[in-house]
Amino acid sequence: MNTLESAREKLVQAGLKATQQRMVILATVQASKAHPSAEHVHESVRVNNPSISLGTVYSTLDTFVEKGLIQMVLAKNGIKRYDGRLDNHNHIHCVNTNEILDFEDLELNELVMDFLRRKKIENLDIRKFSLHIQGEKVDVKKNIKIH
Amino acid sequence: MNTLESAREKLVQAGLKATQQRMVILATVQASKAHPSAEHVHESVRVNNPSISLGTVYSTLDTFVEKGLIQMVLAKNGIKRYDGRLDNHNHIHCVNTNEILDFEDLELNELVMDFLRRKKIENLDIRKFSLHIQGEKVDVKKNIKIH
DNA sequence: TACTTGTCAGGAATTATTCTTAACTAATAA
DNA sequence: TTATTAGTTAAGAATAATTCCTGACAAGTA
Repeated sequence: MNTLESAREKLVQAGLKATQQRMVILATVQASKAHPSAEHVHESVRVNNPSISLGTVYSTLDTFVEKGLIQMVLAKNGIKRYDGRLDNHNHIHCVNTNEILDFEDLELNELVMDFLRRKKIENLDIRKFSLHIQGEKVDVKKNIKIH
Repeated sequence: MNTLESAREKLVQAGLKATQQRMVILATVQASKAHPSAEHVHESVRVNNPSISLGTVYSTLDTFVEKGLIQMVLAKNGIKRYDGRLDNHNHIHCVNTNEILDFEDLELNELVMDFLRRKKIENLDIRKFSLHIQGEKVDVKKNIKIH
């Protein structure tokens, strides 16, 4: 199925007008596994849509996060990066390569949710949680693999 | 015991010259529970040491993080904040007030460490991990309490 | 049609952070 | 002591990510 069409549906569902810019930006973020920054998204969309401005990319990403269409992740240098995945998942931050990897694990989620249920936190409405694992790639050329 | 003197000791132990600026900045971060930003640290130290420049605060905090004397935490707006606590602990980020709270829990640490031991992650040297809990204060005027 | 609202490109403005430079300090060597 | 060196700092300029502003345009409505 066409990713642009799927983006259109999601936009409409979220109550947003499905403009060309929005469809392209949403499809780009959702297709990427690299947790791109706004700048990076701009570079990507520019290839086929050279008129989309950086400002539009910024404000559109903002809107998407607000509407819950994508998530924002912070790199350790403070730069905002975006994640098309919406499920509760965790991230591995690689100190030497600045990579951010998704790390999904149902068991871990259960573990933490169970913990948080027991540990009553008063006066706080928990929205989400995620485990941030910070580490260093042993071999920079190889990928990180989770078993 | 004098916090400045304790700061001096830590600086020397870390192999850094114990200058007035460094002592004051280290003592300030370690005394604060608010996870101050560089700007905020600058405001604090200025009160008694008006000549310390913002640039010095930035580079000194950098040095401290590098030497492991303090930790850096990112607020959800991407601003760098600093934490005098060195033990493995977690953070609660309050979306509506921008507060960052420490959240230490040995049981949780054990839980996660145990999990990570079982889950082999290949080609990654884990440096640290922390659980980020994002939520909204129910009553903004009251504190968050953990039981 | 006229009116309203929302969206966008382009560029200016802002802000956290880093960089540069020259002055200063402390430690060491002559 | 004086000279030398390396390290530290204040001040302000420069940078880079992000936000703001404005006028043009588009779509939807009466």
